Amino acid sequence: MRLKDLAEHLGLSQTTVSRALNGYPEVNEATRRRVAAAATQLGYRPNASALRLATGRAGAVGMILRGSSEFGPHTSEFLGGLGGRMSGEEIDLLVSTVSTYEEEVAAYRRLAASQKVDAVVLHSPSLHDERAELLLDLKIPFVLHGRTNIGKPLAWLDIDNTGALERATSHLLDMGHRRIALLNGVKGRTFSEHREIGYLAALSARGVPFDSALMGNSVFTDEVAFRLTQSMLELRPRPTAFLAGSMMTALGVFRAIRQAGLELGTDVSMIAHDDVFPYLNADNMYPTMSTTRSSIRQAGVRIAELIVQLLAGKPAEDIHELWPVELVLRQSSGPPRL
Amino acid sequence: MRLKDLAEHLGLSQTTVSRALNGYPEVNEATRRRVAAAATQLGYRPNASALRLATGRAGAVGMILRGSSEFGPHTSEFLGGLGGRMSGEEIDLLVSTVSTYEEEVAAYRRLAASQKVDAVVLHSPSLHDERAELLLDLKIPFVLHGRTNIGKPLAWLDIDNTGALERATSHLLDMGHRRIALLNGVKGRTFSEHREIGYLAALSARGVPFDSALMGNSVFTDEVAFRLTQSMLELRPRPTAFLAGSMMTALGVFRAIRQAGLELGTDVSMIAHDDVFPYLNADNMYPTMSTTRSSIRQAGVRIAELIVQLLAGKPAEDIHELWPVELVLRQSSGPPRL
DNA sequence: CCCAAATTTGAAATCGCTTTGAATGAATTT
DNA sequence: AAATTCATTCAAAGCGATTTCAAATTTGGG
Repeated sequence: MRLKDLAEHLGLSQTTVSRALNGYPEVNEATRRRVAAAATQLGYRPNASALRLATGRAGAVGMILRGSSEFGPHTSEFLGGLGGRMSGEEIDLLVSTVSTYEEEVAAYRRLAASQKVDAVVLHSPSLHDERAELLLDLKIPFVLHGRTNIGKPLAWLDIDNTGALERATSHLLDMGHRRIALLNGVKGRTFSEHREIGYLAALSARGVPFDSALMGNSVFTDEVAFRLTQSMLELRPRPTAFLAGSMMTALGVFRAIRQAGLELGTDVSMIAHDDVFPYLNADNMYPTMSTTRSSIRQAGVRIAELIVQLLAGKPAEDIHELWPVELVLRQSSGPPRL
Repeated sequence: MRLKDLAEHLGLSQTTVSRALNGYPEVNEATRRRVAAAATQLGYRPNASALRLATGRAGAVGMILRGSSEFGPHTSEFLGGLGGRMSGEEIDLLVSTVSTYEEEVAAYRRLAASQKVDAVVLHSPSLHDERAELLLDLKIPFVLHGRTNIGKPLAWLDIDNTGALERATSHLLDMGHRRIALLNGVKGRTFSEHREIGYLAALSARGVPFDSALMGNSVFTDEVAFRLTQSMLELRPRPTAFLAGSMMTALGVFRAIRQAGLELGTDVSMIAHDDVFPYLNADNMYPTMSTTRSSIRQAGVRIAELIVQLLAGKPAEDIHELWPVELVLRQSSGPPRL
């Protein structure tokens, strides 16, 4: 069913039908209704490629994911929020996976040259992210999930990682903890660096010296966290509290604590960062988990909205959002055992 | 940079340039090289929409995900495999999220009518899946991840869930377990039913009666598994072994076992189904986890290949793959404590 | 050296839509 | 009643590729 067929069926020109369907004012209200009725009845939908070619809009936003390592639960939650909101705008989500940085660059160039997308979502940036520069060069609109400093204005949405870690660390210090371990994300990522800043700021505000043996940088997996925690628990004096970078990390830390014959919440404390996974609820853990919380899905939803604004012409330098992070105290954190 | 520009730059017609780039035989080898060189140098890439309109091929496959509930770790692993392989074929992945069945149906109709995709991947089918019938009606090619019985031939790839559960259950029975709990997926899904069949077959082969209190149907999340296991552990006589539907489930079961003061691998056994998540390795758990294993990522990769075959004209009825599932015994399963 | 065949190139049609600019007819002014 | 406006409608020109069909150029055989 093409526009032409629909037009012939109605005894109208393609022009009129097209206008009727797209809500142009210069079409008679009666014909508009007639057209709309026929369209739904016959199940007419414009051919996407033709529409895109004619309008110049791709009707899609792209997101490039780096290989298996990054396609974890965080990404899927984020994508869920982004895609859900996007579909309300009739915008598709084009997902590509790459395994190397070179491939990623090539993928962006391809997207730009073939005009497959109107915008992209850039995520997991480093402090000085070259991909952001590339996208500016390629003149392809984008919203960054996170922050980077490349000296040029760009649209971003981030959570206050520094503030979150500062509050969490301060809270533990206030309860008397002095040996606080930080299981942070991989080195170089902005969010990891920001968290480290918050952690260090809290320590130095109380005059507690930093011990590099208490800091680990790694991906957020159960497994790595388990091993890191295991070795940290062998230190003497042993850490009395852990700051876990994600709920996956928290699971690993938890296992290591149990394996060491210790009890979470009394022998050892933990505050984990919770991205709010529907299938891993801090409230339903045992003991319930103290967290710094910020829904990554909501971030996806909001970024979809920001993209719409960006495409509508809002200047990138006016699109900045820094979300506060809640500190939710539950059973897994308490004063250190003396 | 349009084809026209490139052609003018080279002093050739669009026709020749197009042919040169697309490997048609009737173009001089020297010009072909000249065109290719200019194209890479100037970074020319055909406009995706124009190309699609002209060829009638969408260059994309779609996948529709049901809301947050389904956008879990399984999906992201699968997508990683699918997308990775697909990008090698210059095929994009269009991901949509919906929250209700009605929305899903509407989404498929939209995809079909607007011709946004050349094929779709259907997943998590029920025993008699109406979506499969819809897709056949809409004449939109698809490969099913899983199986369904609608009396018509269709392309599918599935793992041998029945065989996996039969072997796992039999193994536990052979070691002397008589009270074996099954934490299965949601009722109605083909894979859940197949697993149940395998479980029941093993029981009845040994003349062990089925106890419905030992079977739970739910989504595969840590949390739900925790609660189900908790209540099952209160039964008397208590189950001595658990069959967990996924690694997420296994984490919940594990927590409940520990909380009950029991030890996994000695007091209680467990065999979990492992979809091979890179961030949750059965070998690195403590104790290491016995599993029925099949990589969901590999399934994604393979389905990408099957789609390519399907689009190349291979009949759907010739595209069937049933993958065996490995039983990997580790520390979490052993004879029951007497 | 000529003519037919093979090789190589190009002009124009096509894909299905949007949008410009013109045309039609009715309604309103003068 | 003629002149203007206004409200509707339509024919045709894009959008940027592929592809059909025809033309121009080489090549090869006699």
